[in-house]
Amino acid sequence: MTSRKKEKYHFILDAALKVIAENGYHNAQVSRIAKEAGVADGTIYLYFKNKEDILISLFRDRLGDLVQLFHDSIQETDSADEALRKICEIHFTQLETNVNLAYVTQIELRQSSIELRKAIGEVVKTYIELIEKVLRQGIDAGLFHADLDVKLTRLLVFGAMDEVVTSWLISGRKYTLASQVDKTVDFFIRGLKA
Amino acid sequence: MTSRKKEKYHFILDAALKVIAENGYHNAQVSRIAKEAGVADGTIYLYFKNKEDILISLFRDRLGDLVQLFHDSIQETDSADEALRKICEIHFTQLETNVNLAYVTQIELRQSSIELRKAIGEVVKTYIELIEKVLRQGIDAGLFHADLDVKLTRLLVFGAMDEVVTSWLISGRKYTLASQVDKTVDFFIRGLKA
Amino acid sequence: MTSRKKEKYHFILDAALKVIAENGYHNAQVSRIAKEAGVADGTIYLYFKNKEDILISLFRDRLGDLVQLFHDSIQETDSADEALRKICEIHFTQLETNVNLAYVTQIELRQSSIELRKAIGEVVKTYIELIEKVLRQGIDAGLFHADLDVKLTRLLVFGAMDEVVTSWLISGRKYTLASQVDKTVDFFIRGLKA
Amino acid sequence: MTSRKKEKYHFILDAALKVIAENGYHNAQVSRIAKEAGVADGTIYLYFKNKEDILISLFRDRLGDLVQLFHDSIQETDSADEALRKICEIHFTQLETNVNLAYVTQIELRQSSIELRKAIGEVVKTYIELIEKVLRQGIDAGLFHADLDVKLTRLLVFGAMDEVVTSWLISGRKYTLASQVDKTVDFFIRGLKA
DNA sequence: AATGAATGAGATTTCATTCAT
DNA sequence: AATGAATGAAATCTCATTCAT
Repeated sequence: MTSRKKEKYHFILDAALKVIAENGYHNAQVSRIAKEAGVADGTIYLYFKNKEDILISLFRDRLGDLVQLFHDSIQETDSADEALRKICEIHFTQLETNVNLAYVTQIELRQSSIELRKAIGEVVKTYIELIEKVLRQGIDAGLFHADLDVKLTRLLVFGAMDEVVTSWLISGRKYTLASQVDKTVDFFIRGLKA
Repeated sequence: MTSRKKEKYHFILDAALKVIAENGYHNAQVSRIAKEAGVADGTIYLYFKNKEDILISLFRDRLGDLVQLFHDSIQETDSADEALRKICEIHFTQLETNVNLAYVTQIELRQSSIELRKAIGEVVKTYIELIEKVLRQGIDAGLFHADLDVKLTRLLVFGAMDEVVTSWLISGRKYTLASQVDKTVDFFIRGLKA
Repeated sequence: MTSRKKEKYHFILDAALKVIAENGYHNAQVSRIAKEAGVADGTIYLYFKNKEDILISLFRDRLGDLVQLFHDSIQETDSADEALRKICEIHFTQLETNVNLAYVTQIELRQSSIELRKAIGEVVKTYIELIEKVLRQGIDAGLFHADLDVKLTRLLVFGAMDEVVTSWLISGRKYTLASQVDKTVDFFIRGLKA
Repeated sequence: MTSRKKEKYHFILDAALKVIAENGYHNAQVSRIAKEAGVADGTIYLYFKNKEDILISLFRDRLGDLVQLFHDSIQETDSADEALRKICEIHFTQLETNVNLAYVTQIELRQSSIELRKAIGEVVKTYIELIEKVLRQGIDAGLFHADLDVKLTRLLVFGAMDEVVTSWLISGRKYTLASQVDKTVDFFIRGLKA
């Protein structure tokens, strides 16, 4: 893709994010996204295979960045518990900073169907595997319980954080997510400690 | 309602559950549900206001029963940790027993919108408040950490269990949910202990 | 028909008149009429062939009475101009007295279809022929223009009165119809005079 | 609108007029109109908000032209009685020339409801006000009766003409409307003369 | 590369009528 | 005679996608 093309590609993703966040998934018509992006309806199809492809791309693009952030951040940490804290901190603060993204990923895109949810699943899987990796490190370092079921625990950790974010959104964001990091991680650490 | 009417009402809900589970939410046309229930399309509308009303009723009816189960069960327990174990056990085994219900509530009905999601929200809220109640009991009994944030922790507990069920379904139910109860509850208890 | 049957027959017609007047033709469902009449839906079909038959019967029954009134009244008059005045007076005052009937015949029933409109046409035809008869009497008595086209003029007279009633209804009945009789008849008489 | 768009807009209105005239209001499905217009069903909705909007537009478009004709024609007349004659002549000959239009406006569109009837009411009101204007001119010129009630008389005149047209249609158009103009106007003039 | 007018499949819901009780 | 639960046909409108320009 030329840089011009790249530009329009991102315009469309930005537009999709905004339109879905503002109007909800069921009112995010392709024509609306096109209008918001400042292109013709047909132009969308020069960059994306179909509507679902927009959403999948949006998800991959934005959450991919996020997962990369996780990877980068835990490189810099020494201990598993610090890594876990870092993960939770990024998870919460990034979504708090990008409310549209939070809203779209936690609420709206879950209404979508098969293909998209597979794509979501894949991105989430990467993230969950990252959590698993940290858990293993913690066990290996003797920090976490030796007979922890990592396949299960990674779900418990992810599910717990995911629910906190969703609940925060639904409640109308009356408090900060950042303020929930310490208490959340403390609960995890205690649950995991050797 | 006469008993005959009640009967048909439940036939339709049963049919809806089966059709959604088998065909997915977006292929659960009213006519399909009617056919499965053995009634005419129009008959549906003698029992339900509209399509969404079927789903809301389905949710209320089936999950309401479940929440009642939770309430009843923890009456019989003495300690908060036993209550928590009971909750997780019922949560997992009930959904394991009713796979269609699990599939529909965890995967399919989340695609629906506004009214239904409000209804889902209300049932889930009742459940989450039940968890909170157990947490408070544990704190009062000196069993759980005194400075636990119950509003946060109830989300962590619910979110963790919810994710385990969803993941089990998506994975194709290759293991039993019942086998995950102990490990899950142990994680919670350790995280909560005073 | 027994007297009991007759009674229920008229209950249903009364109910139909009321329901149409209050809810409009398109919201006058058979079930609503049945409820208003205090009978079951199915009972309607013991007295009427179908929905249209209710409306036709309603029209025949009520407007038939009216046409009879016209006939009776002009028997008592000596001159054609007096007969014409009488006709207009009855036309206006009867509909002013029975607003529901006026509303239903002038506004609502005109929305109906073929069969009903044929029936309306027949009743109206009787009335128009009555007007024609009066016109002929006037001509024969040397009171009205000798070369009047009676087939045309009866329409002019009926159409003019009909429009006055409809307009009065649509305007919200802000004035009395009775007050329009003299001016209306004067216009006719001048137009007809030899 | 480009000229191409305008063209299709009028194709659809033409089709609607034809379909309603041939099949009656209740059998004038959107799909039938679309087929007659040679466009896809969905295309209709690029030009009209909904089905009622087609009918309202049809009425406004066609009857608006007619009312304009009335306005133009009476500009050229000197006396009120000539103006009245011109109005009746146009009224009768235009509808005689456009039988479909006559049929649709006199018979079919009166079956429709609320919005459409409001729109009809507005167009008719303009016409009735035009008649009133002519009546006033006649009074001012000393041609018509000084104490004429113009608000009433305009209805008598319009109602009379309207009934003649409707009756002519229902009768199966066995005579010409044009042949009724003189006799109709003579009746009016005699009724109005000072 | 870009446009945007045109396409057309597809599903919910209403309500007059029936018929077993 | 009366009931009223059940029937099922039928039509509007939306919106993702295409393709001629």
